[in-house]
Amino acid sequence: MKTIIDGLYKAFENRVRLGIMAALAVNETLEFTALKEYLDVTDGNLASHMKALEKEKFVGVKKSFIDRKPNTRYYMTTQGKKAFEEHLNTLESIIKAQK
Amino acid sequence: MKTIIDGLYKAFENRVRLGIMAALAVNETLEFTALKEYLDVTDGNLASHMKALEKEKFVGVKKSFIDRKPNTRYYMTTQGKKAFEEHLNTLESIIKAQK
DNA sequence: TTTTTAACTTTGTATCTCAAAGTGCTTTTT
DNA sequence: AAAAAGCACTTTGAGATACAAAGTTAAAAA
Repeated sequence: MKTIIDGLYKAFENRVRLGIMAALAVNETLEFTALKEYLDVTDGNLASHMKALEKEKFVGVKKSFIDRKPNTRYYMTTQGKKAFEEHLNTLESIIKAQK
Repeated sequence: MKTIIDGLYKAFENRVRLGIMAALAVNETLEFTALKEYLDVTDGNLASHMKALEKEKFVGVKKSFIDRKPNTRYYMTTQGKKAFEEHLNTLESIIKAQK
């Protein structure tokens, strides 16, 4: 049976991961530290959420050295964009149904 | 620090509970069985989610007998309406930021 | 009296979430 | 050269969560 909540992705239910995706949707790439500050989470927590999203292939990572310091940047994959869009559309339809 | 995800309620993060609230927001009251079918969940699972929402005082329950059968109806409390609205507004602002 | 329906409650497993602490690598400071 | 600091993890461990399945209760129907 198809319900109103079927278009929701388990991976985006968590508030931190929702925040990560929302941030990555409007920024080509984002640095680890920027996300960490933006969402106000510990580095360990962010790392584990990022790993979960990477595992699902919703985000990708680019590691380099900038100014001789390690730099980790994340970006959304095409798959991630598609999935997140569907998730948001589902949320939107839930919201719209309220008005 | 205040982040974009601060207006989200832990109680509404779960897809089933989000569905329950969305359904209750547009129906004065809903019966246990209706909700169960609408969301396609087991009775035990629904009962525990309802209990969680009741505990938070976001929904109330009215038990009676209709046609000599036990009937359980749920409704949103004022508190629940307010909280859910804030949750949806936060989601909406996240969605809007994407466009 | 047995079965059925409604609405739970209990049980048990698996998963999730998070902070805190520990790690490895590199650069900066002393 | 040694120590400290920064970045980005990884590990650990505790507590919370989610779910199906099975068991329970109470009333009604067969």
